[in-house]
Amino acid sequence: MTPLPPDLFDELCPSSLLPFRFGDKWAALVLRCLEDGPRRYSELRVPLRRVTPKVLTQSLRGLERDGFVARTVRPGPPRSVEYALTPLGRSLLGPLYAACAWAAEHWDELLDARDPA
Amino acid sequence: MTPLPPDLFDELCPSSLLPFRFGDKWAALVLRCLEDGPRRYSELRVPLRRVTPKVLTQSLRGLERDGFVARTVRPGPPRSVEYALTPLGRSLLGPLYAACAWAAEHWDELLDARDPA
DNA sequence: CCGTATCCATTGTGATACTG
DNA sequence: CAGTATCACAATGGATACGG
Repeated sequence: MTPLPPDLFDELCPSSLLPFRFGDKWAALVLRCLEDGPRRYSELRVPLRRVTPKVLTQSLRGLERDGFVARTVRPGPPRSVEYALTPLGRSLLGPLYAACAWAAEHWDELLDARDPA
Repeated sequence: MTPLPPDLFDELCPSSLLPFRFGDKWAALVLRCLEDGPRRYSELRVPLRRVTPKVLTQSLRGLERDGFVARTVRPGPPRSVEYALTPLGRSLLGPLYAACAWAAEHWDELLDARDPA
């Protein structure tokens, strides 16, 4: 049983640990929507219909700022805006899938833990 | 380029996607503190010295409720309380490490994206 | 079509101080 | 030793409505 390092915080700040924790509830879902290629704003709203435009935009801006997603405006009219994964964003899909696989595998246990019905 | 499913939300709700997103900033760090064996409350406060007792307790209660961590009181005096990973909690370490590895590998890109100095 | 503006409820974070 | 009590503050998350 190895002793804990004296200051794990300096070694691993919380934000460094979790790029998954974009501070954003929808970010991961948006990434998965983009995995097969670029999508337009309105295309994203369909599968994510529970999210309001404001919140979707918030998510997209965050992902753009962090370099996971690229935004391209194609002038119109009618104009369209495409969102696509950057290489960085695509590289995150691996760990993200690992997380999803884990969740799927342990879904029952998670439910039981929260609500031992 | 496959079309998006009509309702990705029904298929993958946000909370299902991210067990990482405990809704808690310190949870992942706590799990890592426990990876080598049970720890007492005061032992956890050392490496995580930036977190106040209230917040650490909050984190631990959340992890306990979700079945990641088990709390054991050993009566005293002086009494001690040990926190340990459950099998479920331990199983989460795999994906968690994958995320950490990804973050380490792409750390420079992340910094550049946020602050293109 | 692709968002923005407002407003509000809720939750997360934290400092500080105190207790069985 | 292992927490709790209080208070305060910031940041989401979301509903609704409007704009270029």
